[in-house]
Amino acid sequence: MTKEPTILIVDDEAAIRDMIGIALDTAGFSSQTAETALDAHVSIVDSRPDLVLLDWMLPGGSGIDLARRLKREELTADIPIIMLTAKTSEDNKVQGLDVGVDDYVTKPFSPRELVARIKAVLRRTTGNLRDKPIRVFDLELDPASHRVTIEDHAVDMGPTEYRLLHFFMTHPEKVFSRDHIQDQVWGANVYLEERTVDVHIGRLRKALTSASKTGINYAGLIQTVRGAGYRFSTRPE
Amino acid sequence: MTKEPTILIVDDEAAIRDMIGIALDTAGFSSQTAETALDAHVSIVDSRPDLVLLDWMLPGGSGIDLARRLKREELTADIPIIMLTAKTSEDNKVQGLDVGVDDYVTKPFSPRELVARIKAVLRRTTGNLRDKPIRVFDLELDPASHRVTIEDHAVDMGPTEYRLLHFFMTHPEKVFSRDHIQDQVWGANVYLEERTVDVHIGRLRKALTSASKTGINYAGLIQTVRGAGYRFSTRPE
DNA sequence: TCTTGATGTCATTAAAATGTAATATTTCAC
DNA sequence: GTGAAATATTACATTTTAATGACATCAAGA
Repeated sequence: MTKEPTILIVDDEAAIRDMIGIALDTAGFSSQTAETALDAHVSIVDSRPDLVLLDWMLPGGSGIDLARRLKREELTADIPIIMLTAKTSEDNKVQGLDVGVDDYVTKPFSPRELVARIKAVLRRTTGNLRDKPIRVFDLELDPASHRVTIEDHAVDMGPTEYRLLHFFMTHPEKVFSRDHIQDQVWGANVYLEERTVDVHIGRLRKALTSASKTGINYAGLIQTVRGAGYRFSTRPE
Repeated sequence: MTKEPTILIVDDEAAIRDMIGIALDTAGFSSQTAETALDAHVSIVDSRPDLVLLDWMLPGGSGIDLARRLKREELTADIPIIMLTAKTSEDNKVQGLDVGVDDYVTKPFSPRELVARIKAVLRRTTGNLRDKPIRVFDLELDPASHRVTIEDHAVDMGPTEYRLLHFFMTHPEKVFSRDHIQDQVWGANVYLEERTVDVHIGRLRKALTSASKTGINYAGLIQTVRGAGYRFSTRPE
């Protein structure tokens, strides 16, 4: 998880918003809230959440209208929507799916069910198109199999080093400050000692070094830029 | 056939559902019904019918949407769909085929014709792809006989472990999160403890281990990817 | 009804990963 | 060269994660 997905909660009842917000936080999501359809729309256009939880019954323009609108506009059409509804009547369900809503959760629901549904929808929408392997010389990182190889031999490293390497390989030839690396690899709202990044860089370099049988120095791809941060580069320093 | 195929009938008119249901029963099929696109989707994800009979004209016109959605998602993409339609215009047929629907039946139809088409589609789809044995070294899983063998000796395992292994063998060299595995093996909208997957992985590994007489470690094919999930791979870790 | 096997959950154990602080080393300005 | 600043490395306590065994429950079959 390079970055936790952001979920926008749209509901006019504060109690519901809070409850869901807490559940999402616990599950490792980042959440925003909106009280009205208008606020929600602004917020969606503005910050493009990864998923919208939308209450069916909103004051001043129902949730269904917002859903229809979001799905109609190209800019927002690909943002998945899960509808929250107290109604169970068939009418609503049919209408909702018709609009292109991705799933339905009927109140009352358990936080656990909600989280499971959100994950399922996110997997369906974003997870499907998995990234292609990235290769630099004989160093290959394959996101699909979650594997790093050097000259076709597996490289052993921890999850954090994997994310770190993934970030570097997808952003080559650019310097990043330790702060920036923290944001990208650990996620925002995580506070760490600055030096912690150094330690993980060290671990990653070590893993790369000890995996190479030919003596090619793959650790050298991760370059220290004194006073600035680190850089992944195929060009020697 | 080990078990009569289950057909899901999706139509908003009770009369049609009943009529088709009776016809299918007579022909030796087992049938379920759904009235709306949403119900149908839930039912499909949940119980994975062998074929779906889908009315074109569902309220809200969502029949075609449902078909498109089912064919788009991996979990349901291989379930054959036969469209029921009162319209005969070429437009619809072209649209439907485009979506990936397997056949068309135009209302009014005779039960006999319907059954014939269903059988034809089932022959086409189940016979070929799904039933081919999958083999990795001396580990073989044969969907037709629902049997797993190692070096030609039967491997004893529970139904869940069988499905798990089947899923892994049909999706090699890819990591799957526990959540994802739950979706695929247990079905969506089933909510289990995350660790339950671990337990079944353990059982499957044990079954594979104790079945091997040669000392080849077949359990090693199921690899733990720390922080990510599990992976079925022929390459050593 | 009784038995058996399968299933899901939990507690325990084992192993790996993580973050931090302390220490060592390198780099660069002077 | 020397010293200050920056980075690298090491060691370690803590936390996280996975494996395993035990157990209660449930469903199917005898």
